Amino acid sequence: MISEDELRRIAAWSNDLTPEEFEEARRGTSIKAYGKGAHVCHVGDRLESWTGVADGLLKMSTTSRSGKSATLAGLRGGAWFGEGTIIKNEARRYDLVALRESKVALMRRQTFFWLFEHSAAFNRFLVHQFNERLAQFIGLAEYDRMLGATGRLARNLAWLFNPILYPNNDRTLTISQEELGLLAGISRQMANQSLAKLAELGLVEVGHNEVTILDLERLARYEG
DNA sequence: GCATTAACAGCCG
DNA sequence: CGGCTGTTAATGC
Repeated sequence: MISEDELRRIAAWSNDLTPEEFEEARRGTSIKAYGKGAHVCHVGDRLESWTGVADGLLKMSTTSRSGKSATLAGLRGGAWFGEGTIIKNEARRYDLVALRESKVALMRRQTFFWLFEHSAAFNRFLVHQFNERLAQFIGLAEYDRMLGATGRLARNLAWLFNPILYPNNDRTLTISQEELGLLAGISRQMANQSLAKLAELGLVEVGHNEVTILDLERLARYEG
């Protein structure tokens, strides 16, 4: 069972719940740690839990039959996912890999459905989240073909600052250039050059092991 | 050509 | 020291 403070910290949606609903969510959620490179789940897994990122950085990706891996979303602390799989009682359609030491919150299926049945606030959150992810995945359909390395990096970086998925207003993220490369599907060296280009355009500010977003709109639309 | 790997020096925590 | 960064050289598609 997760502590009240911890749940509030890692789940923005929990603050809209009634006290009774919050207690139920808290009782049905626990924390699990994953090392760098560890798979949180594979394609085809039957996941019994709804999942949130408490600390760290995960990559949600699919692998095509030809063996190419494409990132569907980078997930940092505060992200929640897997509701589609839970609701439809399907197998997972994507892989989930920890890009660094990470802590993951697992909500029991039964608890998820209880909230789904009882909480208007929880349903509002789910609808907004579905909407955002849909928009994100539609963007993905155009993106792989059209964009070069810098464009892919810009998109993946912008995803990590989606204001609906990450309601806190933090503009700075602790992330290495290697991790950004893993997310965008490019080498560390290319990530380095791409970041420099984005910084030159005034879209981001690059620090040691961190990136600050200066213009999220233009970053999300960057096509270079 | 463009991107990737390998390699290395410099820098920071 | 250990991890991250910036750059160059060699290699591959």
